[in-house]
Amino acid sequence: MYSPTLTDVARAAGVSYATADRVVNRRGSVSEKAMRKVNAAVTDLGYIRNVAAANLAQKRTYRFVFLLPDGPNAFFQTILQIIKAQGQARENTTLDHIDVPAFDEDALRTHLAGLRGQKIDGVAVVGLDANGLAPELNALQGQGVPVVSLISDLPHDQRAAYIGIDNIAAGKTAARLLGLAHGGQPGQVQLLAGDLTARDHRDRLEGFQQVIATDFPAITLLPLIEGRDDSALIQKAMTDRLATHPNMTAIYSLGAGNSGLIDALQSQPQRPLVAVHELVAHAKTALTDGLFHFVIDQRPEEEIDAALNLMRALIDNVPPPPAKPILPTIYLRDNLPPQPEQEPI
Amino acid sequence: MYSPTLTDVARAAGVSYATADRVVNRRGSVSEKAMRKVNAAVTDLGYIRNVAAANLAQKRTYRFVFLLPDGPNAFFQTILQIIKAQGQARENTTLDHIDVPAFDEDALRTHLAGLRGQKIDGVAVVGLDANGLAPELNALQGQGVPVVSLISDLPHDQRAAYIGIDNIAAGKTAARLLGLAHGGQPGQVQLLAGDLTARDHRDRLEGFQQVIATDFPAITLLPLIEGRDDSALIQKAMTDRLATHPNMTAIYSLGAGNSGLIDALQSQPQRPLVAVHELVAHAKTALTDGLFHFVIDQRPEEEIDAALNLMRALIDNVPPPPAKPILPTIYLRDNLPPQPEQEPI
DNA sequence: CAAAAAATGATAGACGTCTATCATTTTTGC
DNA sequence: GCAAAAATGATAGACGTCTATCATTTTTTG
Repeated sequence: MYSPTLTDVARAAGVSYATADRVVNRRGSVSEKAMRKVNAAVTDLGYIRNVAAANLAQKRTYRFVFLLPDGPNAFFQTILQIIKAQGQARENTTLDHIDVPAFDEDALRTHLAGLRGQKIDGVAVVGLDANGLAPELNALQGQGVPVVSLISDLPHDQRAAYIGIDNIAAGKTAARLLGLAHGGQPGQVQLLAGDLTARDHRDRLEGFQQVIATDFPAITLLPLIEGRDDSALIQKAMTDRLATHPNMTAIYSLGAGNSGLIDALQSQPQRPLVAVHELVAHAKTALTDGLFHFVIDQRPEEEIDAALNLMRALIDNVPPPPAKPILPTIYLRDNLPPQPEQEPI
Repeated sequence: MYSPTLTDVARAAGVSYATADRVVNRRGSVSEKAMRKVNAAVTDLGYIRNVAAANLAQKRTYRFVFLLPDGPNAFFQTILQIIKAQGQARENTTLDHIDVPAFDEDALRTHLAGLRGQKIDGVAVVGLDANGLAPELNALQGQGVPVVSLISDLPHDQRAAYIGIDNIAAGKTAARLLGLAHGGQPGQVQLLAGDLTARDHRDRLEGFQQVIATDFPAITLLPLIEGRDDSALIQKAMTDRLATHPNMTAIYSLGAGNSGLIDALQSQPQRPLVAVHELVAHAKTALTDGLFHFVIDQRPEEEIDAALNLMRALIDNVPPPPAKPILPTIYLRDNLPPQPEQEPI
């Protein structure tokens, strides 16, 4: 029950408080011998730094920057809301965000360059599967600023961690849900992607195809539509496709822009099974109305939370919290979260 | 960015630090007028007590007690693990747990009585839908110990809050999953409950029946089996039922003891769709093996976490954290959490 | 071996809150 | 208006850590 303090550690190690402090806070000017003695005492007594006291003394503040794709994408609007809320809720923490043109490597690079030299404690960026960002990413991390990728990954060696769902698993999940819902009968599934240069979209597609091929051989896939996450485009393409393929049994939309899909479906007498991603407002409504059947969500609240905790651990140089994976979550019309309440007083 | 301290508040209110402290910590001996001035200053400046500093000064420790049903129930074993882990992880917090015979009102009452007068900061109890516990529950809460119900509710007026999923929603979710998986064809679903005196089981049953009746009229329900959450009993009953009803298309097990169900299914050539509750080890295996199709989980980690946060807020007399609802979560074989890693070093 | 460099010790003040004590002022009751 | 009671003020010490400074000791170097 009793927690040893750094004073206890110093006593046990036979050194002064100052030396113990120099060791645990890596301030240098310590002999190897002293270092060993202190570290031994630390593990011996099971010393754990009292973060509350430390923060109190330091009046430490953190500044984290999020680089998010701009545009009318409802999902990223949600992400932004969550970031703002977290910025309010967290002590000693300011969260900034920068809008970056979506799917645009050059723009992203420019914005990353702009962060160099600024007083920042961490960067979270919605990644692109591109290699041209490496210099900027390395520069940031070289100056001690951790970079994590959020929602869509960067190349593995260019970021400290990826915070997001396993999109292959998400695609598989969608496939199994739709597959099972065919009840053993054959079917034709329409896939609707945003942009296959985005890693997350590719992964979802891959997972989906795998499961269908393996476990639901009676189901065939109609030619993929790339809707660029653009509602208008999607509406048009899907309306056409629905007209030409009256036997379509299901739709899996693995990107954004689903309000276009809703519009296309609404005028339809015969409605296929529909699975989409992200529980944004219009998806929730469509689920309630029976227009969508499954929504696969990545729990953005948890992602932001995990990203912040991780960046803090990285900049504080403490062991990061156990990475509990963020799993794709399935919503039906029956297990929807109730309306978020007003600000509690 | 700057957070006002209590000293700032005192200055703004035109009183001494001591008086401001008396007001915010409700120590009494303060005139109405001073109280008003201080409270005004608090809202004016947006003062929020620095919890880190407060805890540091107090060396406050918390002791919370969990009353859990005993027995070999894998789900409650999981709960227990989580409680132990949280007890390790949380600073200044000891978590105790007491095994109570399952579904036994008298035993529960006795154990609650044993807690009276003990130095406890909160009690979390897996509830029973019984009224005989009221005196003990009220006695505890009368002496300032908050009581929350966990997983299965107590009567509303006998506890401060309920932490658990909406079991009606869980039942509906199961119904829709199985219903959709019939692909529009008729079917016969077998329901398997533990004990219908348990509130959570009744709720799930009700939700399930509702959705089937409303949205899947082609599906009929076979007579309910009450398995008392006992694997052996369940294996026997289900083996019989499977033999007598070869046309069974699906099974919904809304209680525990599913290893018995697994045994019954294993010897079966033709396998119905299966939905069960709680992602315990054997359920996970059965899912991977294709024996189960859907597992509905209540995220026990989040529940324990929420229960602890809430009890702390209650005993500290601070506004409780916004109650983000705990939703039934659906697992397929494709979105299973990876093995929990070993203790990070 | 002396001078320079490196390592160590001692310690004070700060962070914001809580607890406690004691002196002083204001209000109440008769 | 006087005593008792209530309210208020002032302040010191503690919680565990960080930061900083300065004196002292030990080690290295030429």
